[in-house]
Amino acid sequence: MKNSVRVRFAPSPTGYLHVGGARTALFNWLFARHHGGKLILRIEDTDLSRSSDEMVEGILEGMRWLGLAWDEGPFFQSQRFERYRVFTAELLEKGLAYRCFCRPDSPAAADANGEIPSWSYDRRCRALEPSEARRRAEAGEPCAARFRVPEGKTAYRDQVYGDIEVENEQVEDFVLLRSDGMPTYHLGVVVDDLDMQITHVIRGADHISNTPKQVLLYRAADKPLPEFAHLPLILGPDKQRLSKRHGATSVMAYSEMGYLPEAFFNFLALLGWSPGDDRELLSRDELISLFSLERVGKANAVFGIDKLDWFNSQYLTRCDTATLGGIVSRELYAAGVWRDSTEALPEEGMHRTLELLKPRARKIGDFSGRFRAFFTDDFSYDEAAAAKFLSDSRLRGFVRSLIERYREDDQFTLGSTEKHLRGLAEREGVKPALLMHALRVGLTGQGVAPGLFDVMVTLGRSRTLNRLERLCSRLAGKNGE
RNA sequence: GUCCCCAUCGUCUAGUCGGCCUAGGACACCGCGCUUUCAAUGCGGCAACACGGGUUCGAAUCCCGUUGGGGACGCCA
Repeated sequence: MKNSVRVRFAPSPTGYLHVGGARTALFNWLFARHHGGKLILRIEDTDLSRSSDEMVEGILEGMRWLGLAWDEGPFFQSQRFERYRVFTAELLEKGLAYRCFCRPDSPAAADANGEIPSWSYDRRCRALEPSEARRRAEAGEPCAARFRVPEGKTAYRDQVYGDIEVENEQVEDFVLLRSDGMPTYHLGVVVDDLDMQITHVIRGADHISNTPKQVLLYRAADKPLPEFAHLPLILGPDKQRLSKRHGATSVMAYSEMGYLPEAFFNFLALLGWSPGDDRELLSRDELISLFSLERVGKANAVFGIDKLDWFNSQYLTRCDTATLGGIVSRELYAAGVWRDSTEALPEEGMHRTLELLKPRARKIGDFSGRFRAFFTDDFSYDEAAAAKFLSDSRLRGFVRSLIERYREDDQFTLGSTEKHLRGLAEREGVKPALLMHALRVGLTGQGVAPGLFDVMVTLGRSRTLNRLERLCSRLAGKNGE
């Protein structure tokens, strides 16, 4: 089995698994599975200060949630320093790299308010006599190792973007090993990809400009290049790079909001890739067999939450009650009322409610908001929405009579509440629909909610009464009574 | 600023190396139907080849330029 595909996902643990990282991981995973290859997980934690175990765990958690299992690793760069040192020593030996004694921050820092940081290392240490430089280094003078960028141009073929070429003059003599002995990103990536026999480097397009440096390193090491494939970036609605500013940026935040991993997975797969036909709702297996780098697009994609919501609703209406119950219970636990509500209802009633909610759950946002309104008392009454259906005074009259009725009624079931409501509306010559709309808004504070009777029964008699009374007094207050 | 990349409906995109595109699908939005319950569902509608030059019998598809957007320019990754 030679030439088998080996790809890697190599996040740096400086933050949780974010949307862009997840998409990169996802594409790598799909590619590996499609080709029956391996996905290696590598943690690029060479930046001592910015990395933490907590972040590593956060990334693993995100990957597990999405169901992206890796085959090898996680490997940590922080445990491979010796490899980087040896690699660099060889380049130093061959004169392909040189020691630099400049202070880490000498010419650059200046650019205070200038938004355009631009300077390139002036290569002043390039001319140092190797033996002299070595002597100084051995004498204890701190120094970094820089790559000696040759003349000419550097080109590589990208599986997505095609041929990319740059003049080497545009590439500075980048640092390989910092003065504290830590490897830089470029060094780590190349050494690791080589050691781990990575065949395809699939990563974000923000690395396109970095790739020539790495290509130069492969050449210096006299090793063949892996295939490179850069993925278009995912942007926020304002076409700017996705950031906290755009709301949730961590994958797990979506889990907490109630998005199903299958939905998120499906949505992400279609960001920057498409099967080529009109299919959108695709299972993992379908995605695996359909995926190919040729079909990855080049233009950056905006992360549109509306479409994600749609995918979520599609999966939500298809998922089983247990899964749905899991989501619901999270919400209810958060509201601290789960136990309360289950006790209030016979088990079958609860299940029935969940069943009924299933096809109606559209956006998870509404969905969870709905439940909050259901089981807690901090719902807010949307007067404008209710007024669309019935005038306040009219509505108040109904609410009054409902309260009276329910005070006596100990039979609070789906059938009886519906029967009663319809009867009431008819006697008063009002379309039942109007009353039901108005009550839905009044009871849940939501414009979109499950069926009214489900709401009432699920709330239970006392809660319903409670809310009806509050609604009534609001209406009264409004009429200045 | 320098270099690299990108450019089809508001958004995700299809458009296999020019003709079958009077540009297709999905989300969102609007309308209608179904349900004497919003939603969901069904049907329909609105809506794009950034601009300007070429090349060609013929260009969304090829070339050049302009504009716009993104990325990279660290002893961050």
